Amino acid sequence: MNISQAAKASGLSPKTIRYYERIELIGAASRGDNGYRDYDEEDLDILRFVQRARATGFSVEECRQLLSLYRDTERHSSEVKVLVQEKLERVEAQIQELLQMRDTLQDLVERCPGDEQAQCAIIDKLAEQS
Amino acid sequence: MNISQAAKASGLSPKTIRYYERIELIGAASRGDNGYRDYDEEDLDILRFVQRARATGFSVEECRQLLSLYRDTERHSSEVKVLVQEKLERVEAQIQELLQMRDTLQDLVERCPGDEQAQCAIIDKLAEQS
DNA sequence: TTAAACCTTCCACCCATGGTAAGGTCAAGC
DNA sequence: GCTTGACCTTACCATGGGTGGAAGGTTTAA
Repeated sequence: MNISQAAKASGLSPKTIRYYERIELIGAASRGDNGYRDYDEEDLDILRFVQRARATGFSVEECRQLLSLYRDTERHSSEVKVLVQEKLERVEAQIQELLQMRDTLQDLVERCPGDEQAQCAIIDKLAEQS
Repeated sequence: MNISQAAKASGLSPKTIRYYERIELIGAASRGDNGYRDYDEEDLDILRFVQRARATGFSVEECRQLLSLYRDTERHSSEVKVLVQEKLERVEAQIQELLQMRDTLQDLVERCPGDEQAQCAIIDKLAEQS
């Protein structure tokens, strides 16, 4: 199976697959006589796993850890759970930051008249010659 | 006023100020006889404006637009308002994405036993040999 | 005088790709 | 057998928003 077929089957782009190989997130694919990469079903499982993990929001480095747990049949589910809980905490922190930002922006929008005058609460607030 | 003083007074780092100058977000600072950058109060106003806009969550490119409105005494506050409303929409979309991610992660965490068993709903979900 | 603490420019790095170039290969149609 | 187009390969540049460090000049305080 060529890289573009593997790409279609996994939902990743060929570029991304080569990149993942280069940074050793995934193992080097075997090559045909022509030097083309060749993928089998086992490779596809890995590619799909990474695609789903990325789509779920895990970074490439987080995927590296998840992959190593995926491959480790001796793993404890508690290790996986800790990883995902920590990720969840980071996501929640990020949400809080964005909510804070949204409130600030909403406040600015509400206080700006939005007319033909140059006088503008948003600009004033950011300039704040205090 | 040296760059490190301007940095302290604005809340930006000297590196960041030089970077902003390089990408022409801010104008080139005047130089002393020794080649050192020299900042006055007017420069500081700009630096503080950018610092506050960045801290509020605007990207550098958005800051560029805000700065041009800041400098334009003929501006209409409606132009500023539109800019900030669009930003607000982008932030809200980002929040929705993260909330979706949080729900997925929460679901995964809840379904993982978190014990010494290798069997793990998180890994299974990501592997999903369907 | 000497050391520390500045300043300058420039180059490299982070993340997760996308774009593009230059060149090799393969499958189909003529 | 030849051409065309769609693949494949590697390699380098760009993104955003800076940070870190090297190499070298300046200033300041002891």
